[in-house]
Formats: sequence, structure tokens, C-alpha cells
Amino acid sequence: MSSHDPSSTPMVIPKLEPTIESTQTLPLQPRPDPQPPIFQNTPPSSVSVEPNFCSEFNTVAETFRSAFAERLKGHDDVTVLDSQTGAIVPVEDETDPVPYSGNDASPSVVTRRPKPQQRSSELVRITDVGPEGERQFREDLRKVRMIYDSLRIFLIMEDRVHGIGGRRGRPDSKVASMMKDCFLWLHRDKRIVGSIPGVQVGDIFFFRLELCVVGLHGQTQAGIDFLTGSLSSNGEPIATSVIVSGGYEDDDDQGDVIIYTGHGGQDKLGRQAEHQKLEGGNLGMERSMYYGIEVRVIRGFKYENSVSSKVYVYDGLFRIVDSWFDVGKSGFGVFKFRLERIEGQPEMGSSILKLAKTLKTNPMSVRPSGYISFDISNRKENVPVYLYNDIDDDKEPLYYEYLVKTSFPPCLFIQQSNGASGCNCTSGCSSGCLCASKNGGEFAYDYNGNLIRQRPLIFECGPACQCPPNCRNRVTQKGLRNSLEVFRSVETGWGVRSLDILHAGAFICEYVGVALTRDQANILTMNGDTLVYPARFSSAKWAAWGDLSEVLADYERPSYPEIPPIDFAMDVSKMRNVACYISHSTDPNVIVQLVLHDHNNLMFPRVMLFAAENIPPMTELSLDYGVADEWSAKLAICN
DNA sequence: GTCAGATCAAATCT
DNA sequence: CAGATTTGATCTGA
Repeated sequence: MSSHDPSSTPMVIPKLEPTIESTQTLPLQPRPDPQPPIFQNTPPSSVSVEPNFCSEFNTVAETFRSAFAERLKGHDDVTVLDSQTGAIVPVEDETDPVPYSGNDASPSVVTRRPKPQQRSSELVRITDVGPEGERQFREDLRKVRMIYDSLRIFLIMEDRVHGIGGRRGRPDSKVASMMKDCFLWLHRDKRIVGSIPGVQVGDIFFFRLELCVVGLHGQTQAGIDFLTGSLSSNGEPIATSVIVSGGYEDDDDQGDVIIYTGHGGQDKLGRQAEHQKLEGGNLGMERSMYYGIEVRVIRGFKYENSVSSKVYVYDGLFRIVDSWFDVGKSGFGVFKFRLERIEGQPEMGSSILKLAKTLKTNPMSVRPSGYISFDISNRKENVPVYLYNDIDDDKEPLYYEYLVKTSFPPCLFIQQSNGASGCNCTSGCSSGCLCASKNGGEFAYDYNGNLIRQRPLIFECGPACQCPPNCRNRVTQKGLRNSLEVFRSVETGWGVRSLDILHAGAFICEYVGVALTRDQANILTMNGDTLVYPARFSSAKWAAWGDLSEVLADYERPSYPEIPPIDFAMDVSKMRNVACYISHSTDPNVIVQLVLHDHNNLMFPRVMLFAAENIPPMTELSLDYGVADEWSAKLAICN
């Protein structure tokens, strides 16, 4: 597995081919319902305004309106639908770049862009992709986000290693730029109105440029993304998405209803310093309202503990129901738009974030009943592990002793004192240290403590090492960092979810039990439910994580020495930890990584769990416990 | 086609 | 540490 095999599923921007059942393009017709005047004069009487100010804007608005009425006559039905298949025909435009296909003759050279790529001008709404299409889009999204994140971390590590003094680059933007060069941006061939296939309400992102890469929002800084008038079919700009992150003082965010301020008129310090104009995104918003075109809403929040100290959440589709010109707090004129959330969508990611935050500080205020315990670990963990059940009387997790670390046979630790060798890094470990060399010369974690890629085994620094406890190679031995909750659900019985955002690669917890050797396990005749076999855990989904061969020429995936197959079972019949309640899934969001840190026996590594992707709070965690057939086969052997 | 200007970033400096 | 500064990338419209 040294170099990228070009024949293996190349990362190609999914083409909109007949697999999409129904896709509609936008004929740009006004909403059927009668429209109020585009701009209403509602300046607060307390604020003095220039006398002709609002009337001037009304005149402008009326001029636009009549001009549009003329143009619209020739645009009853603008369509690129294929009359035969009913599907969208990919536009074959020679100015468009050819997407990178893995069939290139020289796979080691990554395609460079021949010239600046323009955004598509084809306005499209993708409505019914079907379950299989959705799964495919979701998978492409996952892969693109994996590359974005892995490459970003890769660049940060490079910067640190090569120690370019002073200011470092902007990894987030550099990554986006590189991925653009490799044609890895999604949905560049369409300008999508409505939801982006593969992106679900509640998805979280950490960088504005990540939003660009996945196609949610095409502006690196601007809050309103829109198809420009010069490119649209009738010369009018059309807004497609907005970001609400508190950049304008006149915004009023009430959740399902947002009063959104148009852009422009701010000085370099972000203060409103002049009147806004009816152009660009502002006009686009007004036009989208006129045509009844929905906009995507992404909310941005400050979030400590995230890689960028910010989080962007996709909150779904909103309708623009009103727009007017107003006088803002600064005394200057601003455009305002009333956005109302379209009903029938999943709960907003931003409200779930808020809920999770409240649950950490004042849980009873939002969930007065249902809590069985505020810490089933009895303060054995760094953070409390809640136990919550609002659907029945089951309190089962209370009846087990909470074990924080897997209990191994004591003989392992006796051996350790003889042959143990640790590193001498008294001021923290670096790439040259002994423990780093045990890991193949590089640490498994980035500077935020996230797993970079999976490997057969990680050697953390241990008791024999001189390095301080906050050493970056001691991630899992520091215990829980994120608040977890064991909860009861109708679908999966007991489950586990996090109250914190879990960044991809974040350490969650150890999978804990009492370790039994094969002999011990064979002697005990046990119910299969209480014996867990770590060797069966599957992490196939994570295998490609960290593979950058599609973006970096001459990238070689590091190879690691194999370890002997692990051959122990864990008894969880009396003592267990929170991990025991994680549900099974063949499409899990949690992966298993074996780690050694307090003894040296390769046969008995600790079983550590990490986030396989960015997991929003309150999302149920799931693990692939392995195939059922093997499970029963193993049970047969044991019995 | 080029290019300046705008933009609800992000990292670093002070 | 918050505000200012620097660096930076993309898009738009002229």
C-alpha cells in the first residue's frame, strides 16, 4: 500500500445522471401569492432620517420591479431538463474544467488547474435523489471532509516541523485552494438552490472555507451567497444561502425566525458607516423573496475547544417572507429580511447545540424529569456521565460497578518494571524522542489531541517516561474530555451520546472490562452478552482516513508493523464503563484504536474509542462490533 | 479578460 | 485577553 491506485474509486464530483429521479431547474416565476410592496417605509420615528431617503429607495425598487416585469415575459420556462430521461443533463461547457478522474496516465502527478475556475451559472434545485443517491452523496461528502481535515492537519504539522519562523500560513485556506486545484470541491458544476445533496440539517463545520468546499456557501467571508445578475438567466441576482454569525448589529435571531441584515456599508472595523445599497446580495435576497426561492441558513457560533474556536451549523431551509428598508442602530440605512424556517425539517442543529450547552450547566431547567443519575461513574471520570431515561422505568446501568480502566492480569505490570524503557524528554516529547520512534517516528495525535489516522497500535508515553503528564503523546490516559450521557431510546435500547461536539479523531473513552485470557474465557461458561471480543471490532470505515494521495503528488501512506492478533476477551458482566452502552452499527461514527501506555505487552493493548467523523452533540454514538456470524462462531468455540 | 474592491475569516501581534 | 493588525482567498462587477 505504498502509492495510490488510480483504478480504485477516484474522487470524482458526482455527476447528475439519470440516477437522480427528479430534479428541477428554476423557471424563475414570481410567487403566486400577492406580493406586498417590496420595500415599506418603516423608519422609527425617533430617528431622524434625510427626508428623501426612503422615497428614493422606493423609487429604485419600483424601477427594478417594472424592469423585471418586462424581462420576465420571455422567460416562462427556462429548463435544461432532458426531455427523454427527465433528468438534468450535465452541461458540457469547454470553459469548465474537466473533473479530475483517477484514470490519468500519471497518477503521481496531481492535476493542476489550467486557469481560474468559474462558478457555474446553472440554477438548479435537486429535490429527490432517492436513498441510494443520498447515500452516495453523503459518502462523497464524507470523503471530501476527510481530505480537508487530514490535509489541514498535515499542513500544520509540516509548518511546525520545518519551523518557518514567525507567522504561519492559513492552513484552512491553503487546503481549500489545493483541493480546488484538484477539482475536489463539490457541486461546482451547478448552482444549487435548496438543500445540498449529502448535507444534512445539523451537520457541523469548523471553517468558512470548508463550507465552500462542500458547496453549502460559496463566499469566504461574505454572509450572503448569490448567483450574480450577469450570470442568471434573466439578469437578476438570486440569493441561495446566508450565514448568521452576529456580524451585523441589526440582526435579530429568534431561531425559527431571523431578521437578517443585508450587507455593505460597514467600515474596516465593522461599524455601520454608510447606507446600504440595493445591489449584489441585498438585491439577490429581495429577488429570492419575490420568486419564493428558499435560502440555506448556516449559523456561526463561538465554540471553545474547537479547532478554530468557531462552529458553523447547517440549520436547513428558510423562506424569505418580507424585506424592508430600515434605519439601523447606527443611524444608517440597512436592508432587512425576515426569514422563516420551512416546516417539516429536522430539528435545527443550532438549537441542539444550545440544548446541549444547557444540559451541561443546568440540566434540570430543560429536562426536569428523566434523570436517573448525574454521574454513573461516581466522580471516577474527569467529567460526569449522565444517565437519562424518559421513556420507561429501566435503570439497569445503575446496577453495575463503574470501572474506569480495563483490568488486566497483574503479571503484565510486573514484567514492565524489568524491561521498561521510557523517553527522557523532561520538557515534552518531540519527533526525535524514543516514544516517537516506537510509533514509526511520528506521533499518532495532532497538537489538539486528535487521532490523525488509524494504525495497528499506538505507543503512548508511560510511567517510565520522563515527560510531563501533559505530554502530547498521552492522550487516552488522561481520561474523558467530553461529557457523555447514557440514554434510553425506543430504537436502540440504551445508547450513548455526547454533550460536546466531537471533532473527527477526538478521543471519546476506553472500552472497559475485565480482561480474560483465552483459557479463562473458555473456562467460564457465559452469556455471550457479557463477553466482548476486541478483535472483532471493525474500523473499515476509517481505513482511508488520512489518505492524501489525491491532493499531494508523491504522497505515500505510511506503513506500520503488524502486531500479533489480540486474543483476549473482556468480561463486562459485573464491572463496566460508559462504552458498554454504545449501540452497534455497520455504519458507525466511532472507531476503535488499540493503545499501550501502562505496560508493554503487545497481546493486551487497551481498546480506545475515537470519533470517526465530526459528531454533533446529542447524536447517538455507534460502533461496529463485528459480524454476527463470527460472533456466534466464536461463541460456539467458547462453549 | 483583467483587476480592484468588498467581504458576518482566521491567525498572530500588542 | 480583547482589540488591532496582518494575511489571505474568493467572488463580483466594472
